[in-house]
Amino acid sequence: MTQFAIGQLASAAGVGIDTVRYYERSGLLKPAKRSASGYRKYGEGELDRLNFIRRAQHLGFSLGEIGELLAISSRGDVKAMYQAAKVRLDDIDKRINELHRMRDALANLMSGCPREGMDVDCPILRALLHKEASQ
Amino acid sequence: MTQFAIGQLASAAGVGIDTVRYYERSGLLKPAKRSASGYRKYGEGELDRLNFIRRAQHLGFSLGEIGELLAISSRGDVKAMYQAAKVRLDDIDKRINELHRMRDALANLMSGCPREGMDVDCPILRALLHKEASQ
DNA sequence: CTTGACTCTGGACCATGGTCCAGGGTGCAT
DNA sequence: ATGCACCCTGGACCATGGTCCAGAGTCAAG
Repeated sequence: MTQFAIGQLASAAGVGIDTVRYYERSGLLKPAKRSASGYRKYGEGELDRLNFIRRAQHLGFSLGEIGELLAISSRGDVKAMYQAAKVRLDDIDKRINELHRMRDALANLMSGCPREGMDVDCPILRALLHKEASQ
Repeated sequence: MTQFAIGQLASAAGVGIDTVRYYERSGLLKPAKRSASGYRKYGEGELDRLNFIRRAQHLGFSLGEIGELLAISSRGDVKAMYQAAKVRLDDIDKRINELHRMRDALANLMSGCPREGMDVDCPILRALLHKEASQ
């Protein structure tokens, strides 16, 4: 049975030592076993858990949500898993839509901008300065 | 010449009183004139400035960037304005792309999920638990 | 003249996801 | 036995954009 010190675990998972301790503080990792001198000792299970966390982050889940995902996963609750993914997906869609709104508004203003010359000819400035141009 | 107290200015601009004071602290609004008793006094200029800030936020600019936009605007520097907009647009595009990556990965996993039954059949769980399924 | 609404200040606090620090103890190799 | 890398703790700090608080002063209406 392989045992890791915190630094080995952290570098195996590609995170910082402080991050591992932070996850423990936050309840994402349960308090580690300790050596006689108080050093944290980890096994493969904790590495798996850290990798789970990294992958879930990559899919856009917050650490809070990831805590729930870990519980869901340990129950093998497929339905709850799907629903959590749906919640995340819907939120991502909302954020994409909001960013698209900004993108389009900005691109639209930029397309009419002479890029030099007088400010009255710059739609970006006009939009920021006057209500009628901002919609 | 119309004069506002801070509460009137704030509600005219649709922001909180604390927000106005926060903007002053942050340098977005210059320190207001004061009445004999120390109350802040505002005019139309400050309302315009708050509206400028709100509109720029709506286009995705951070308060830090908005500070620069205000300076650019006061110089009527159309070229700098365009470039600031370009920086913002590129960043928005990056964020949209990242969110799309998440969205597609998540939607892809969800499409193969039975939504009930055993965990080995749920691609979401498999992706989080195992490297080979996470790409 | 009192009451209620408004304003002032400095500072703490919120969420998010860490990151860093000081001051000390431990483990191992030379 | 000494040096160096590693680990421990509690707490402060980062950015972002505010929000809230206590304790005090001010303004206007009745």
